[in-house]
Amino acid sequence: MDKGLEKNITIADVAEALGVSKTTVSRAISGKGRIGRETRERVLAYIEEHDYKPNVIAKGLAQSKTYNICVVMPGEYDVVDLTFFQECLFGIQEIAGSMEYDILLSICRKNDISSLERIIANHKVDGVILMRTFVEDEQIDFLQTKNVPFVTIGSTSANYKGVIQIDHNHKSACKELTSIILMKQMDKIALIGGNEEHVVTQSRLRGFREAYAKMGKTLDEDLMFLSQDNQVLVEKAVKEALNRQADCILCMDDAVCSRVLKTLRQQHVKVPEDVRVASFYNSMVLENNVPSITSLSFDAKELGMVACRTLLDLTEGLEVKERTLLPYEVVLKESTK
Amino acid sequence: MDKGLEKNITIADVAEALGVSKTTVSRAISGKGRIGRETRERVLAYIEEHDYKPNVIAKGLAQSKTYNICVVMPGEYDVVDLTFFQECLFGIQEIAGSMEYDILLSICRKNDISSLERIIANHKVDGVILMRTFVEDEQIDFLQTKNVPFVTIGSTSANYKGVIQIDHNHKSACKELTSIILMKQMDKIALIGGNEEHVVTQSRLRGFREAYAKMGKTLDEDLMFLSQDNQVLVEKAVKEALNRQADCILCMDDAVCSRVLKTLRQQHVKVPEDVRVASFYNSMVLENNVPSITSLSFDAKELGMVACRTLLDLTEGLEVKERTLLPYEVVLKESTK
DNA sequence: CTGAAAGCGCTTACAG
DNA sequence: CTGAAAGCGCTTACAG
Repeated sequence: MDKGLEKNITIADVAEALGVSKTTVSRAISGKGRIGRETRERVLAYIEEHDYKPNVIAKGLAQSKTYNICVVMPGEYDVVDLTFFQECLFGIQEIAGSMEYDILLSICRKNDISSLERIIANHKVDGVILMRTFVEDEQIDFLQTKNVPFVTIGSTSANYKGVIQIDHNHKSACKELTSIILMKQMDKIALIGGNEEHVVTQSRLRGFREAYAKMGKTLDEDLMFLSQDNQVLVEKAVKEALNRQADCILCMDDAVCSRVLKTLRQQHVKVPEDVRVASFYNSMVLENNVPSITSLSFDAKELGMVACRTLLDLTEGLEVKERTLLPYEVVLKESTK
Repeated sequence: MDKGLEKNITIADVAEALGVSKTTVSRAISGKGRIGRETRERVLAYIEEHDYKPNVIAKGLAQSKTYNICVVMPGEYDVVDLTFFQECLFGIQEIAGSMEYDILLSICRKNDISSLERIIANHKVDGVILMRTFVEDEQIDFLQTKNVPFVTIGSTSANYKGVIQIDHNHKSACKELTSIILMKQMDKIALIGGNEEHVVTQSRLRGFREAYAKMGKTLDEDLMFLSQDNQVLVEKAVKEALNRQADCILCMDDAVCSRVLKTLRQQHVKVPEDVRVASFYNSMVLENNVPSITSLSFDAKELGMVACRTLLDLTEGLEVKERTLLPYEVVLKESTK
């Protein structure tokens, strides 16, 4: 029946050993409240020597805090999304750890947020980071009615007011990449796109359209293939695009892009000789492709770091910006030569 | 300065509202201790109606438990590993959630386990699941000296005694796949292999060798390329293997396999016409490859579920098996036709 | 500058 | 069957 965990030394033990009160020990550790320099140093020395670590749980209970944040990860995903989430997590963990916070993981499917609900009901966290949002988002509804501090990675639909969002500037990025391609005299651009329920898809689409407007060109709606979210649909779209003589295929994300490339390979269509290809996202999956793929470049870890820092500020009651947009790079490679 | 979280209803509130003691309320909820049926039902009804949820943190403090488990995820990984970790996580979360436990995530690099150390020092979890182990493993050393209950996903080196391990039967699986290939009259098998510091690599190697022994064939050490853990090394190994007329390339994991396939593509070597290919692991990355790749098939989610269940038993002081081996399948596809 | 005491929201012997 | 009280390990007014 032994739990295995050693009986731990508590604040009472060090107080007794030093002949001071628990209050004093607590003050020495937290640095709050007046305390004599000498006393504080004695306490600190003892703590150091005996390797005392405060019980964060108890501390949290006394302060009505948990020193945990929840990050919710989508339960449905494409392989290529995974590296993005992972990178974000690295960033979040780096900041959280440095502030003595830990990460509670919640996996939520679009129609099942029970894991998140339980965590909130159980008072296990001080705030939440949403790694993906939908145009209609149950998670946001829930968190807002429960009044839980949260931030989203990626932008949220305009339906939601007052949501703190940390995102890359997808619209500008897509606009810039599209513009560059248009400038290269590829006029027949086929756009093959991801899940329209993801807010980011909308931003990308907007950037794409704005590029056309800016360049004074009109886009061919027959070359727009949205919501092609599986291999079969992508294959059909690619064939259709080729039939219509598209000279460039723009992929709205890397899941789409890897499917497009696969289809082209099967069809023995050469990139960039027969058709150019570019992606509105960047990922490790495409990193090693032959030929290398023109794409945007975003720093997902940075996104995680900023999101975490913002959430922590928020839980402390600090003022935070509603929308933070991080920069991007356009990376031109062989696939659009 | 508003924390945002509503003031929550506590056990004291419901006790007062019902004119009973906190003890009684507590008993009604936990089901422990004697309590009148009618009283219990009154309490339960009130709780239900007012949507009272016990504060798990406080409960944990009183019981010296946290209702959290830590899962440590490797900080260095190949893209193809990610789906494995993700699947495991799904399994872990499913079981943990059903037992009202949550997952605290720790990301550890081989030489930096500070995140895990902090979580343990802070008493934040009741036990730990290690998602990857090394032949020399700091994490295990640490957890053992701290006397923290833990289980590993994957086997651990024989250097460590008494470690609870949940694994697929890699050795048998590799032995079986290798045997099948040998039976198909491919005698010149090139083995291109992953990180030798991972315990699983050793198991795979053993299975490979045993297959040769069983079939009464001698293996060609010149066709064994171990620790080829980047694109450059894999390329060299593939070329060397082709030079030596290998008729099948066996990849020790999918990271290697995707690199091998890439190299073969670049060299315009056809699979399976010019050389056969098979992998000692299965992943979503290879799922869509053309041609389809012969590989082993393991259920990572199941692994996570069993690991979590075992850890929970362990923290409760129940007897658990030191080593649990889950079954596998051999999936023959076009690449070894 | 320091300490006794109450409190965070639960559980659990102990007594009745 | 039920309750008063002590305890889990901290923090924090309040008083001195």
